[in-house]
Amino acid sequence: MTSKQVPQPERDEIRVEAVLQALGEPVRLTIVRALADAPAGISCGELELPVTASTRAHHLKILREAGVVSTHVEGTRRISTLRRDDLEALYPGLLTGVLSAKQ
Amino acid sequence: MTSKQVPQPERDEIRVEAVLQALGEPVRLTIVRALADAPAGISCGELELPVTASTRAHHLKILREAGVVSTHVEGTRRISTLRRDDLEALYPGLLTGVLSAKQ
DNA sequence: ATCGAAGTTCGACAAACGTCGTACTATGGA
DNA sequence: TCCATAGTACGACGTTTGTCGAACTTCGAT
Repeated sequence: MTSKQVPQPERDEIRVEAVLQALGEPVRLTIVRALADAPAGISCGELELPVTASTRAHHLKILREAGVVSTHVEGTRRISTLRRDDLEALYPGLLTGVLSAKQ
Repeated sequence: MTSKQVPQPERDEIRVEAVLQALGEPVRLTIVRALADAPAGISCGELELPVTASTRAHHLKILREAGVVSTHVEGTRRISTLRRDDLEALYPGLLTGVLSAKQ
C-alpha cells in the first residue's frame, strides 16, 4: 500500500468547540492558512514555523483530532490536508470567514 | 446619561486569533449562543451558567476585548450584545458558521 | 544490513487559563 | 442617607497548554 490514513474523527464526531480551540492558537492558524494555499497538502517538515519538529507534530495532532485536517502516509512523509468539505458541511462559512482575515 | 459604552476594540483592531480563542471556550461559546438569540442583549446576571458571577464577568471581558461583544451601561446593569456587523464585515460567514453547529 | 531522514511519543517545565471567594465601586430605591 | 443589588478587580489555586529535547519507529536508500 502506498498511502494509509491516520486516525481522525468522522464528520459527525467533530465538535465545534474543538475546532475553534484548535484554530485559536497562532501557530496552528498559520498551519491552516498554509494548508489553505496548498490543496495537495503539506508534510510536517515542509511547514516553516518558528518551532521545533516535535511541536509541529503536536499541533498537527491537535488539528487532526479536532477534525480540521486529514493526514495520510506517503512513504516516510505524512501529508496533511484541510478538511474543507467536512468543515463547510458542518459550519458553512466558518472556514472561509477565518481565511478571509486580512492577517 | 442613561447609557454609556464600555471600552472595546475598534473594528480594525480586532484580531482573528483573539476572536477564535474567545469562541473556543465552552462557557464563552454558550454565552455567544445566548446572545445570538437575544438581539436586545443580555446582562451578566441574566446568563444562566454553571459558574459564579465573577467568572461570568471574566468571560464577558474576554469576549469584549476580543471584539466579539459590545457592552453598554444601563443603570446598574451591563448589557452585552453580539458585534454581528463587525464580525460579519471582518470574517464573513464565521459567526453564522459557528452558530449553525448543531450543538 | 546499515544508515539517515521524517515523524511521533514521552517527560519535563514554565506560562497561560478557568475558577473561586472576597473586597470594592456604583447605581437606584426605601 | 442608608442599604441592597449588579458588576468588576484582585489574589490565589489547580489545571491545561505550548514548548523543548531525547528516545523511538518506520521507511527508503546505499
